[in-house]
Formats: sequence, C-alpha cells, structure tokens
Amino acid sequence: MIYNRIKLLRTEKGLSRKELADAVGVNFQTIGYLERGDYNPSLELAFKLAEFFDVPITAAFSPRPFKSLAEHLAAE
Amino acid sequence: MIYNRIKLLRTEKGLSRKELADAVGVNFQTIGYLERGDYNPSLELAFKLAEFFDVPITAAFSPRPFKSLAEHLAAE
DNA sequence: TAAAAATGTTGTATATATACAACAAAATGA
DNA sequence: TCATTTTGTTGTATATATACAACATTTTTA
Repeated sequence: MIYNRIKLLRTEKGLSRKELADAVGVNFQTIGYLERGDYNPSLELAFKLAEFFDVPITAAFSPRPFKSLAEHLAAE
Repeated sequence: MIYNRIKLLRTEKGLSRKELADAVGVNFQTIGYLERGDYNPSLELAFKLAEFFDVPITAAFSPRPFKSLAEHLAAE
C-alpha cells in the first residue's frame, strides 16, 4: 500500500478533481480513486502528479503513512 | 514511458535477477521485464527497488532518459 | 434557497503489471 | 569442455489501474 497527499496538494491549490485530472491527462474519476486510496497510481502517473505539484515524488507518495500537517508543523 | 537503471544497479551489486527479485518480493522474470523496458513497475515495486538499492526513487526511475554513466562522470 | 458544480458510488470494459511454466540461448565456473 | 547458472522468449492466467457512464449526495455559489 502506498500513501499519498494528492487531495491535500490539490485542495491547497484550489483545484477540482477535473482540473487536476486534465492537467495530468487522466479521467477525473481516476483522481477520486487515488484520493480515496482505492488503488495506487502507476509510476508514470505518480511522476506526472509530483511534477505538476512541483514536489519530490516522496513528498507526494510514500510506502509509509505521512505525518499529518499538524505533526509536521509541530516538529519544527 | 519510464526509464530505469535497475540493470545497472543490480549488476553493480553482482546480483542475479533471481536474487534481486527475492529481495523485493517479485518473480525473477518480472525483473527481466523491467530491465528490458517491457513495462513499468508499479509505484509500490518502484519504491521497494529504490529502497533496496538505497537511492532516491528519481535516481532509479525517470520519465526522461538517464545520462549514461560516462556522461555522468564526465559532467564532474 | 434554487441552481450548478463537485464528489461519491456502482457497474462494465480495457490496458497494463505480475506470476508462473517451459524451453532455448548465452554466460559462468568447475 | 561439461555442467550449472543466468538470461531471453513465448504463452497463459490473474490482479490492478484506468476510462467511461449513470445517478445520488454533498458542497458551492448566484
């Protein structure tokens, strides 16, 4: 299982699933599946998403759960 | 399409496909498919491979062709 | 509050990733 | 050189990722 921060990154940018989907060239429902954790993106889609948000791939995807934003901020 | 350096990383370590496959928990033929570029690994397998070789995922996989080892060394 | 947009759910269809088997060819090592 | 190991090839089977459609529910906005 792979954890991701797609929803967080997307909503922070004020984008709808459709807009994000168009930007990376997939169906808008595919974004929904990823956000809900129904399945993992392909490596190719993972790269496109990371590139779109301009973050390292490990910042968007991880085999281990991400710290919450709160934990992350507290740790500084 | 995603480029990878699996073969390079594996042979540098003196490992057979079978050994690498066992280490990351897939069939040895799957490693062959990846090395030949028949298909991309899942995101999960990509993470396992990068972790196994102890390199960032972008050092093992890239949406753009890697510089050859020679080019890479020359650039320093 | 009514209309529109976004999201969730269910279902079907297709493409791709992975497993596994059998066998041929090539490389390695005794 | 012979035996063993590794790699390549072909084929079949299964699981997962993605597309697409229809419709219900929730959220946003006029």
